[in-house]
Amino acid sequence: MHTTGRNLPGLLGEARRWFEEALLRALEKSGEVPVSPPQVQLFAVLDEQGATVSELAQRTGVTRQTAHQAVHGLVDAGLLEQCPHPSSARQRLIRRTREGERVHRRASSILAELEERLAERIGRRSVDALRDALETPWGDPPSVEPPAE
Amino acid sequence: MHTTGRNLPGLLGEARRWFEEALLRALEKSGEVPVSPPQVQLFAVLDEQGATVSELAQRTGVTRQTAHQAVHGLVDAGLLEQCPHPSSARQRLIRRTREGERVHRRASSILAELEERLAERIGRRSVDALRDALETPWGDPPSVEPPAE
DNA sequence: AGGTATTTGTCAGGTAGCCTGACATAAGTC
DNA sequence: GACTTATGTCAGGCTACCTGACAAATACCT
Repeated sequence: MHTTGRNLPGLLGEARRWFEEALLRALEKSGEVPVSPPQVQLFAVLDEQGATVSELAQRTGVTRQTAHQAVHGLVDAGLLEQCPHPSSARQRLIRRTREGERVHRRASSILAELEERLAERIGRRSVDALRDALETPWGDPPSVEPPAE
Repeated sequence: MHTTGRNLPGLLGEARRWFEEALLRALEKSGEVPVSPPQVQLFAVLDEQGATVSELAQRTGVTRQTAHQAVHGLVDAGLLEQCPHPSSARQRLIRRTREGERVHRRASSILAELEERLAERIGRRSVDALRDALETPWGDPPSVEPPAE
């Protein structure tokens, strides 16, 4: 079943789905509160010191409104909390709750485990090469001119 | 702006978006009939000899119904056609029209161009290593047990 | 042959994620 | 103090995807 056909975006998408599905499934199986894919992504880009909704929107590449609703869901789930921002009253700082910390650690360890599984199949070297290639700052997509027929 | 934070699925998604956005943008700029992301993906997994809707659904990892509507859109756009299947009357063979062939060649050349741009930045070796790592048959996501706390 | 189960394509309806538009509130700027 | 900007939030709409249902063609099984 040669799913896509050797084109890079297809392969990238397939690999991403492999990780994401396994992660969601493992979290669900370990009895955690259910989270959606966009919530996971938002959760992943939040660091220790917290961030505002606008920052999170930028990091995940969606609008503030979209980020807002993902945050809202995670707050309802008890994984995030909004506290007043120390330096400005019009911002609210989004941080993980204690429960959120726990789930975050668990998710990280699942991801590490998955990477280990991958290394068993294609070799540690290949996994490192994969990381290396992917860690280039992608930036905005370039503008290419296709050959005029 | 460290968009995600070094986790593999995030990096994979970012890379994929880079390709896809550039492709869509280039197609649009060269005046082709507008196509949506899912349509592009479906278009990409269709080979020369054609396929049925069910096959396409399997390859893209969506349901028949979803694949059906993507096909429908591409038929309306004049890029695909449905012909009676030679071996069975309950199947319909989906193939590219002549116009579809043209667009497909153009898309392929844009993708090649993008890969070239990438090679200029991270080196041909890295791009090859990326392909290599991604071409592993991913299969179904594994079931992992996170360490109990 | 004939009846039943399966496969395939299709339609209808619903849900989720993302978007744009609009607006209130809080800061900075003159 | 008036004006502009930034941030958070609500409302409405679009698109991709899903499940459920069904007709038609085929395969299977006595």
